[in-house]
Amino acid sequence: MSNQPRNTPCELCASRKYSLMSDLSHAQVCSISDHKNLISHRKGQILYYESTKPLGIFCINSGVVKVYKTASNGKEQIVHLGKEGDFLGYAALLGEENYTNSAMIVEDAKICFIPKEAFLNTLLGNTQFFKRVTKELSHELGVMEEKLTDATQKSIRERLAFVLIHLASSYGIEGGDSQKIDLILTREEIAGIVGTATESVIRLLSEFKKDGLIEFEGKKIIIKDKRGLARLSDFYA
Amino acid sequence: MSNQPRNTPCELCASRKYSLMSDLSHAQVCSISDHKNLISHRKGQILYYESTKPLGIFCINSGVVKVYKTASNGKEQIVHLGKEGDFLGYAALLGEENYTNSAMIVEDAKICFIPKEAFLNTLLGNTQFFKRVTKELSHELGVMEEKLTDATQKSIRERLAFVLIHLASSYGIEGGDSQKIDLILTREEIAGIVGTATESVIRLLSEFKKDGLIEFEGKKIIIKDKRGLARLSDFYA
DNA sequence: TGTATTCTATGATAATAGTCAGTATTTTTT
DNA sequence: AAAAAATACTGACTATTATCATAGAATACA
Repeated sequence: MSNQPRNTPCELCASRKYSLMSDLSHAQVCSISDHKNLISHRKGQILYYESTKPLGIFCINSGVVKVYKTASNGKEQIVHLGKEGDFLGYAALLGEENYTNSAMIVEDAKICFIPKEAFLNTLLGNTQFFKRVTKELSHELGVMEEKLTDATQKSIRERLAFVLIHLASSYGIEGGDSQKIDLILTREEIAGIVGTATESVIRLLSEFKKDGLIEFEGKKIIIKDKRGLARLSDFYA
Repeated sequence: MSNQPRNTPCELCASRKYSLMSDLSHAQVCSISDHKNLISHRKGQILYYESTKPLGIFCINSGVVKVYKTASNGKEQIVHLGKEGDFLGYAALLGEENYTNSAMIVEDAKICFIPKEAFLNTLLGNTQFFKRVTKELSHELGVMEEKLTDATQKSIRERLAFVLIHLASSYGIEGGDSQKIDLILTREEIAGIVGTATESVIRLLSEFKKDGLIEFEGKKIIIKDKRGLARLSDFYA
């Protein structure tokens, strides 16, 4: 909206090139841009709640968002960590159902809200964009099936090692032979990603540290031996 | 193909009304129908293998198909049981990647193969159909996230009870106060759905039987106490 | 029809991971 | 700066579930 000076238009947004919107024509980007609304969010704020009605989608300009389900025992299962360029909430919109998960800011974020109509109109008016979104959706389904298989067939140790490697590949900053995961997560949140109890994560992380696989730097984790973790994370590999 | 007398055209196919194709116009159904190919499959036959290239999609006319991933320990995680009217393999096609899972016939089946081009052309030529497919994909993603959450946060007993209830709702035939699951699965396959060891399923099923929740009739399972199972399957409910 | 193979079942044991309780440490709030 | 709250950690214990071994039953097959 032109009367909001802090609201960078999508066509100038640096994170667009990483996003589903990278395929859109200039006119289409502008059409979305004219309807979107940028909001800043602090850590802990909720973007949307499970079982509520989606009114649009969210596009992450900066920051990190956890997408999670709350199990019947009260624990959180984190199904996705969204970062710069990621779209959130489009599955509920396209599935024409209420949100099946919730989203909370993990690291201070700038997030654009694109109203349902603007998004759907652009989608239906641009087959290429529609295909791109559907491609992403299909890919996510495959990823989720993989996670399910890992959850039922691998040990917590293997899964934690795997999660660390993945966090490093998404949020890692190189430092010689080691890699720092540049994202602060509580032990409880890591447990939510792995799908285990907080205490198990704490114990395993200190085991990994004792074995020289990782180190701690403040609240951040440094991967010291990626190969060692990779070996731990799978039966072969 | 008109020279194959046994190949019922889609426009006359009884399972179409349950399928994603229920929205298509007559012309579009015929366009798909003209390119499809009906094949009979016996139990145990493979429809496609994980990591191979999809050449089209499968539409189940009759029978049951298990869609599964093979974990690194060799065990199967069944991610979906497909039945009459279900489309299989479209996620890989739309995700433009190789199959991320495999599909095997569980109960003798008649399955139509629709070549990639015919499917994609119809999809891109009919926004309504495209939307319908995307809706299904989005829904499946939500279902998979739910399964992941259950896998990490619920006990095997709870999950097995839940699986039995779901099998009953998909394959159940009513019989007074009880419901027969009209589908033969081995204990190993049930374990593959639940995500556990075969022995655990065997033990729990006989526990359920001892507790009057289920009974066996040949290789089929009869739900005697659905409420009891439902109570077992969740912390509340 | 006999044989091989697969499937179901059961017991014993071990490993894994969860829960509970209590304490230390860090962070946030007032 | 003190108090409160949240987070991290540790130990003890328990429950759950996997694994291994073995045997019987059912099914396929040749």
